[in-house]
Amino acid sequence: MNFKDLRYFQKLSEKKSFSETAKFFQVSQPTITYALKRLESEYGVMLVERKSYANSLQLTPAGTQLQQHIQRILHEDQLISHDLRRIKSRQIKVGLPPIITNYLFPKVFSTLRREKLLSTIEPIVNGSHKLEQLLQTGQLDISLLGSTSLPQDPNLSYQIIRAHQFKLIASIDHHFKMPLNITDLAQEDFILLDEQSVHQQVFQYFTQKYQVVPNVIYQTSEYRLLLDLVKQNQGISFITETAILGEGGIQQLPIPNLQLPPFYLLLVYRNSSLPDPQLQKLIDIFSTIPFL
Amino acid sequence: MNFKDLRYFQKLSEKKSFSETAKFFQVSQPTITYALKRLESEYGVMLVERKSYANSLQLTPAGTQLQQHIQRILHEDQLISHDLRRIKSRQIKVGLPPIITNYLFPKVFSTLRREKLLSTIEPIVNGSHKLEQLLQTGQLDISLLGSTSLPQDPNLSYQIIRAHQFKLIASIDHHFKMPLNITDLAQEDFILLDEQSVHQQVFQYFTQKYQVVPNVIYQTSEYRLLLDLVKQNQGISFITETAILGEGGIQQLPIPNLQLPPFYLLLVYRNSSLPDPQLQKLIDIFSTIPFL
DNA sequence: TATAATTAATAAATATTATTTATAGGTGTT
DNA sequence: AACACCTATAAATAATATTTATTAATTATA
Repeated sequence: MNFKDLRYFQKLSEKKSFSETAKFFQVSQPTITYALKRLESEYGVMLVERKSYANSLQLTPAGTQLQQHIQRILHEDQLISHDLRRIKSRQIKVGLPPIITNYLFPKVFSTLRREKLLSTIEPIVNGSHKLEQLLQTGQLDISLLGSTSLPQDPNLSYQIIRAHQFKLIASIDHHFKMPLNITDLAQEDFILLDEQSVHQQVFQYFTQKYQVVPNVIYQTSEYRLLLDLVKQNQGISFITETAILGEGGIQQLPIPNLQLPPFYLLLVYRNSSLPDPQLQKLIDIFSTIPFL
Repeated sequence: MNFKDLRYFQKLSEKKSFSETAKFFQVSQPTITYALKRLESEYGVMLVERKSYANSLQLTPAGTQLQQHIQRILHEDQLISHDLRRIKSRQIKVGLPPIITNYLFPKVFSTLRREKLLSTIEPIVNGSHKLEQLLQTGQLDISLLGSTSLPQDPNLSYQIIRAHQFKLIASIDHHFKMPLNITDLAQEDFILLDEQSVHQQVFQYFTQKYQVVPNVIYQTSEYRLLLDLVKQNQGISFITETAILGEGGIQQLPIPNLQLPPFYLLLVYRNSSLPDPQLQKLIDIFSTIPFL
């Protein structure tokens, strides 16, 4: 069997046309016919129903079955390319969500420097959601992620680095009469992280659960901007404590009996990429970050 | 890229010898050399360290990495063969553990007959543990399984058909003074299912948890034999209720506060084999067994 | 230490396999 | 009925894999 034939078949079952498939691969039409013939004779089953006119092509059950397996094989083939490219270039593509990176990186910087790993890290800065996708397709080798749940993908391994909490925050210049009540929040202006972030979903969950209708005046993807606006007392906000630990000018609002999901700081990587000793070292360093 | 090259590489990394690998595939030695060269030039990385003498061959990290992916690809390739053979032959290999089969089969027999599925079923009778293995390697298409836990393999889907309980049983001729106590069981002779069965583990868990040291006089893999011996009052036993529902001559021993795991009757199948409509129908029938 | 035995790499020849070109035979559309 | 569009087939050609024959390197052993 032949990878080319698999690719041809995959495209054929997508395009449902021999000639279109041929055009796609810039080969002649009989190439596709013969490729299919090879597959069919190898397995001794018809894979597509041919009726020799436009858009009539349909996969047989056997074809559908094969198609599913091909999908996996070609995915694995992609991962080979990504993994070997990483090992060859000695560059590790590391997914870095801003909030988590700014919190964790200072804690490992000197270790990374000592181990001469700084130059091997190719940073890919993006939101956790996007980063997880890139990880699955092999476009990332490893990623820090912020998440309220643990990865379910069986191809991904992970380490929990911290379990943080979501906080309501305000400028220290903003004075409240304590004890604060959840219903008091309806009076406040909110500045939030936008829809690219998990924060949005958790905030929605929170407002629905506690029946608060908040006044959201501004949303941004830049958490530093958000913190600055909060410090200026333009509004209050809702964010993981990760973002504000060691941050001046901001107060946390203690609200009794507030039930929220945790915010995990995770180190996630494909378990099939473990043989790389460089990557291994990086995992070790990140998964043993000192509590400081 | 080429499946042959992958197979050559896999064997090479196992045998650590070009000439041995060549011998294995009945090809000449340069064939293997060239296959490796193709892979190395395709990915632009050295895959093995050559020191051009015996047993010195070692995979580079890149080679180890590739090897892992190859493993998966070739496994998937095996599944293709199995799945297409099934669809072609219109024969579904069904794993059947005796106890569960005898309990469930009568409930679906007439439906299977009506749907003309009886002849498409190729029964593979074996213990649940073995059957799960066969399922993973693609040697089975679908299986009934008895288990105290739910399958974790991400490639397997399952339906819970029943959640049964483990029971202590005895002949109806065996008289006890009620209420029975767990410690009373130390006085009794036990006939048990042997190590091929989950029963063994659960029974051990049970004896340890409740600090009973039972007198096991006989073990067998044949549960019908076990039931007959119990009926003859040769000893008491420990078995899922699945085995004794509708069975005369046997009493269940009610023991207060007995905490045991459930015994799930499961229908398990590879989720990649769903496109087969025959198999689909079979799943439907088994997953909607009437409560009777 | 020379020599035989074993291993892998290379070059050139050969065998095998994939692809193209040219063409024929369907099927729906106008 | 003529046309446009599709897929299949045969034969020729191109590309690729494998073999044969040989060399170079390494170890075992006499």
